[in-house]
Amino acid sequence: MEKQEHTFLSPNTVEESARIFKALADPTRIKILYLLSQEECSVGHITEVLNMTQSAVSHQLGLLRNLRLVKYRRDGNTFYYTYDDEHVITILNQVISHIECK
Amino acid sequence: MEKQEHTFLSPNTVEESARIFKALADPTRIKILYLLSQEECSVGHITEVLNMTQSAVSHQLGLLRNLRLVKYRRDGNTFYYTYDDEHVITILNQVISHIECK
DNA sequence: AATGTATATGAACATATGCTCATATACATT
DNA sequence: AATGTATATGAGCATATGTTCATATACATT
Repeated sequence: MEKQEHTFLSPNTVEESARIFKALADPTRIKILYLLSQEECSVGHITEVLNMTQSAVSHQLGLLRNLRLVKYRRDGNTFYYTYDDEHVITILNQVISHIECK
Repeated sequence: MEKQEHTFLSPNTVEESARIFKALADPTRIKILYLLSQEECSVGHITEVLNMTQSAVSHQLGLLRNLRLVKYRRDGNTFYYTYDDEHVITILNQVISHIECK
């Protein structure tokens, strides 16, 4: 039996992929990103909609910010978040569609 | 400012999405699934290619099996694994392409 | 039957993760 | 300046995760 040729992933590609999937591998972050995929949201609004503590939401937003998946603008005391990675939103929506179409 | 209408995700959709993303949120599993996306592989082959212990690989395969992302056939003492969720492979490849095209 | 081979599995352990609680920060209002 | 408001941040904690080590399992070979 002949050995087939393979493509190998570079370590960097593997790590980067894992980082993206890790970002999406949590119910809270999925809900946040799904909300932001529909409209700009303040932290307070997200907190209300998800029915979570302000701190928990803010920590997750910080994480998404570090990964450059979201960005924000400030208006007085209010911080408005939007998504910042179109491709990740696309992937999220694809997975959601896949599940809902079952 | 008028409130916009939103779509909400059902708890089940959120949980299912998180489960899929969690499955992909680990370098070892990404490498295994990428290998399997190219060809059927025995456990021993995966172990060699990834340069990991047999046990570590087997544990991860068990996890992927539980999630119905891979299946296997037996031939004597050798277990040959293949992927079992086309859609998850598609998602994986999309993320990989996205990263490599940067 | 005894030994060898390939893989699975359970326990243990170190690290990562996601939350809470308390507090800091920065701007707004009085 | 003092107080209020919205958000960020650090410490601590419980749980989840990924690996190793030892061993079990199931089939093959002698």
